[in-house]
Amino acid sequence: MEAVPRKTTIREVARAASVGIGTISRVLNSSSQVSRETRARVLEAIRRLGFRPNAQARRILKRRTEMVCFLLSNRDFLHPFHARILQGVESYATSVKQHVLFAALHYSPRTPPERIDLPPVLQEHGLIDGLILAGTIYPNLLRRIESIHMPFVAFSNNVVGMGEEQQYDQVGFDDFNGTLHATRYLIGKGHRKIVFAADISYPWLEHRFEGYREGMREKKLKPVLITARNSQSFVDFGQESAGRILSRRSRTTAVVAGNDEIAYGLWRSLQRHGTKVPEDISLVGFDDREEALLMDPPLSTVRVHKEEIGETCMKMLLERLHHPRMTFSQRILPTEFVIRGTVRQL
Amino acid sequence: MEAVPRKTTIREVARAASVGIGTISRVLNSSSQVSRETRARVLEAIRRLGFRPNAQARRILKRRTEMVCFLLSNRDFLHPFHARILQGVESYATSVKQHVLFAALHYSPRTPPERIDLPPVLQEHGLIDGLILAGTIYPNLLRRIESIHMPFVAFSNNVVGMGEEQQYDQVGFDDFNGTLHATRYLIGKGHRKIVFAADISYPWLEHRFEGYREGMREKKLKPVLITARNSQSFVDFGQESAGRILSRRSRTTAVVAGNDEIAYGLWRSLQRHGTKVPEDISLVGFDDREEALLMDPPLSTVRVHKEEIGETCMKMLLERLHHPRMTFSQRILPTEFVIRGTVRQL
DNA sequence: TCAAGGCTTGGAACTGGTTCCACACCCTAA
DNA sequence: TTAGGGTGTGGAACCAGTTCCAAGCCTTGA
Repeated sequence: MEAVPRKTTIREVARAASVGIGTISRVLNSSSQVSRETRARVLEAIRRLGFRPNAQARRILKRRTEMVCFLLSNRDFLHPFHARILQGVESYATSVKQHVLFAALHYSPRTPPERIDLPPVLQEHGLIDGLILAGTIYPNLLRRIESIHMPFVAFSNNVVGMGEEQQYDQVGFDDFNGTLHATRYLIGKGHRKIVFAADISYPWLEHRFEGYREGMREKKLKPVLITARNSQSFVDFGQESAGRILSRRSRTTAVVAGNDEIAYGLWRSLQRHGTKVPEDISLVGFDDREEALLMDPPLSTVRVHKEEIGETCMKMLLERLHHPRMTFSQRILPTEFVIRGTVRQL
Repeated sequence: MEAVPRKTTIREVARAASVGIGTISRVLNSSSQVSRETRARVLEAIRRLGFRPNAQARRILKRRTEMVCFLLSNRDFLHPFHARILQGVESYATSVKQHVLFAALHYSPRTPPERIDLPPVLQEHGLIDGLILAGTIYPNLLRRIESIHMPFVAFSNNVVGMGEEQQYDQVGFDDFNGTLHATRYLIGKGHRKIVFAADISYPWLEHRFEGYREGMREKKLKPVLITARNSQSFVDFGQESAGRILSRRSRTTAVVAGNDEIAYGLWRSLQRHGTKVPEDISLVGFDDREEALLMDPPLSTVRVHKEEIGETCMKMLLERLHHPRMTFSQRILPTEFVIRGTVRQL
């Protein structure tokens, strides 16, 4: 590869401004005081020569790269949900002069930690200061990251199968209170026969179920969980559960779907059965994905502030970098129930 | 910020293996020959000390950072379409040991080039080798990038208002042949009254319209363009155009939508009018977005290979970096018509 | 036996910044 | 007049690699 042409260096600027190299460095870092005239002379020389300091050289001495990596694991594609988290990370990072590297990783939950093949970014030394983990996170990946001593923050509603003791920083949103509020809202609208549709073997869907259950318990109502077998996708799951809901003996008046995709599948399948939303049955989702607005009427759902999650991840990572010995913490961001058109007053 | 603890250096490894520092470097770069025994001894020392070379130091001398930036411009959020391009870039980049920085930029087409405020990644020297531009690209941004002498490749179906002379590398997909094939397919299925729905003030939608027009001309059929005023979004546009299509005197049997979002809006609105797809009217889209599969029946559409676009961008950028004086080129990737359920044989 | 040439190897010099020590200068107080 | 402190400045040393030249060793051929 042809090398990039040599650029102006600090020494050439020093010569041009008739000062020492140290002075140039001081001007660049606007640190310790430099006399007004000297500073002006240096700045003029910098401008004239079109000098821009070499970022790499600075990093060696500073032992800080001002770069972090956003690592997306076990996702076939960059889902809009995670894409927005990435954007939140990027936008906050830029505002504090940090750069964001994007990397993806596929691994099995059963691979022993030391055998997980990390992307090149994490294999080099001194390329990044820290890491933001998103996607599906299994304990073996956490172990692996710990083994290379890379500071990290996990976006963790998707951390699967971790015990109590928290050995890392995490950011998440409030699954439990999200469905709790949604359920209270439905009850407030006069609904009593409310079911919850999701496969709760996913831990985050289980948390949502717990929120729903709590909401029902508060009013002494009976919680009902609807599940479907063999569904290919969440949309599929929703479609299958529609039949189960319609065939129940006592008529269901509202459904809390585990997420917006399930809600979408449910809606489409109900429509095909001639059951109207919200006239015949009310429906709420979770996540506030783009699809929620594509539905007709638009879906009432629990909004998750994705950009804010990204921003919070980045903030926590910077705190960790500033204070390596700080105790680990977990930040749970609140959700918001957005009222649109799929819930009817009974 | 606390500095990262000092790591093992090449000199310590040299001491441990009782060789010179040059030898360590040679082993690391597996370049010029080192005797089998020496190499083994060095590798053993590296393993024992857990040495990983500092990426930054290497980059100063190499004058290459092995990093590129994926710059998304003027998008409120990282749309699944661009997210997949990013993934294509990342996955190819990783396979050739390059890293990808993600950055976003918002600017107005009317800002003079020199006033465009580039993200920090582009302001530093020696941080990245090159740039992949995606999003909406206006000439002023191209001028601005040229002014900092940063090699770049543009993903260019979205380049707005550029003249003939091509002063940069670009990758795009074949809008024209995409709709041409879709139109031929419809005609092959016996359709004659086919309309095209889109706002062709967008250059890429105009290209698609041209492809449709060519397909109609081949069979001496009359092309008809359907547009809607004041639509907020493409989905909206589709919804509004449904009415216009249904109120035409001669009955339309098929619609080529400018993109999948228009097709989605169209489908939903037709459904509400009691018009069934494909029984009453056939429909094809363009882009093959996720929504296409959410429709019922799933949408027949023109697939754009998004990951491949990303991969091609990365490949072209690397070629440009290897051969800075190479003449600029444009690569147009073919599209593919995917047959699903929204077209009926007449 | 000795020169020539190839293969290894050591390490000085270098990259382009930052850091820090020494020193010059000026002002003030003893 | 001199000691003492603060400010401003130059540049050597440094960071952690790469590059390259010189030199040592071995083999081969005359």
